[in-house]
Amino acid sequence: MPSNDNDAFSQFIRKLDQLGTLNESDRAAVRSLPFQSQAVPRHYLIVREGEQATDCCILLSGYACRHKTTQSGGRQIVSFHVPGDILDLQHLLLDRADHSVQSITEVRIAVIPAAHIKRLAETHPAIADALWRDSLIEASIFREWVLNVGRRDAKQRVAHMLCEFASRRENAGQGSPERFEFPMSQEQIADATGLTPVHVNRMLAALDKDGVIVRNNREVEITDWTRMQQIADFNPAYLHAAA
Amino acid sequence: MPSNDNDAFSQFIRKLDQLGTLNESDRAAVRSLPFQSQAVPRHYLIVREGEQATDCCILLSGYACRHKTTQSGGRQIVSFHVPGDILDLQHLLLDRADHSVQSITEVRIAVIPAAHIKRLAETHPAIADALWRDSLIEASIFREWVLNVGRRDAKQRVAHMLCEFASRRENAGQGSPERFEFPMSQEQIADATGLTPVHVNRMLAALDKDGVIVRNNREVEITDWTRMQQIADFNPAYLHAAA
DNA sequence: CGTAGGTTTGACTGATCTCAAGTTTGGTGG
DNA sequence: CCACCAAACTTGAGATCAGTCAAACCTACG
Repeated sequence: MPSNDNDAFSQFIRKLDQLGTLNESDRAAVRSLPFQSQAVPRHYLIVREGEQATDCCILLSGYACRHKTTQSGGRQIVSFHVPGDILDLQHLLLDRADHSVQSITEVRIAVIPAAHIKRLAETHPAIADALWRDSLIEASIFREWVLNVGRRDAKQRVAHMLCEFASRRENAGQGSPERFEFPMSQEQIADATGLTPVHVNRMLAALDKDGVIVRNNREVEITDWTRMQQIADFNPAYLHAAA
Repeated sequence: MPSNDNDAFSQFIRKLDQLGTLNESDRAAVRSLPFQSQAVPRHYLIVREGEQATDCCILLSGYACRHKTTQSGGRQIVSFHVPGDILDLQHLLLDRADHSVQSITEVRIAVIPAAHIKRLAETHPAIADALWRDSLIEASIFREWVLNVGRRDAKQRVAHMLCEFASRRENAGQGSPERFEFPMSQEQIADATGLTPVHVNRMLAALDKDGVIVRNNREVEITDWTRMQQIADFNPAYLHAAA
């Protein structure tokens, strides 16, 4: 496997380090995990809802999301993911995937048998702690999404999503939250916010007109981060990021 | 403390037993946890958003919920809880509460210092597993709520909520899912589904007219469980309940 | 260039909200 | 046992935010 995969794997260690206090032996144990690196094209279904899954994936590069669908075909994205994120930690302890995981962009993932991560957690309490903490933070983000979709109006929802994306990107060391390539189509934003693509388009235009963002194809610049957070009702406390 | 608290505590052990495989020593360790039993009136705030929390609460009897609010005062209930549930496992590993916990009915809780539960988990891997599994199931429920609020129409949302309540009640050994006392006011249902109380009222009336439920004050009878599940688009897989 | 996927815009529709007025229920005190 | 009160529930009419449908316009890419 190419050396830059190991570099990328260090993204994961970086994240664990943010989540708890690892010592050198912990880090070494993570580094020695057997894994298979895999390149995945955009829009590819990595995990299918209902499947029995025995692997865990770590996102090395690119962006991914998880989604669920209603009987009538409505699609709801329930979270998006940045490099370093574990895409399906839940397969450590739950049998069947209750949702699908899909790449947004081209993506590089490390596939690790769940059993290995489980053993790692059993032998390294600090890692177990970090992983558990990660599950709890994820849950907190889901709660915020319930609030976002349930009680904010369309403009706020879209703005909130942009704020979260900008923040999490930054926390993952992917650069400034004020100017970045936004990888999702307006249809995907719609699926994440419980809106229609047409209305998302209008809300983006409204934010643009408000002077808080400037769009250039898929590049977004947040020109007034303070006002943007106000409009979005965004308070990053729920991300429980290291200070 | 009255003896029925210990009985009620066994509700929690029952739940852990459903979540994993405990041996007698595990159970004994749980039973010997120091805890303070507390009676709480209805509508009481047990945990306040933003607070630093060092205790975990277990719900012994009655119903509770968690909620978040927007800047503009919109309130969103993000989950409800049945006896045996741990109300704030997250305080084991996260500093500040990102949401509030409130009793719905009169409630009896066991308050346990988080540190004790943490130590219990460290010394009893089976319990750590069960607790972690519980966190993951909670996260799955949040994902379903995002879908519910984001992509289902008003009637489906209300129906789905009733189905989940009925199922979780039953899983917690609180009796038949086909006829039960429903503890939430229509305003609380509204806050859980992202609707207004007025519209919840109309949707309940519609479900009644459809012949799938019969209401009698706060008592609900689901007269056609199969059709109710269809209307609600309810598939209990996401609850990851023991078969 | 031609095509496909994505974005933008306009006109119309409709589900849900808002406001406001009753009605029922349950608890409390006389 | 009844009268009263607050809280919760119900119903109606009108307003509005977001959805639908449909067409036109970009942009990247083969």
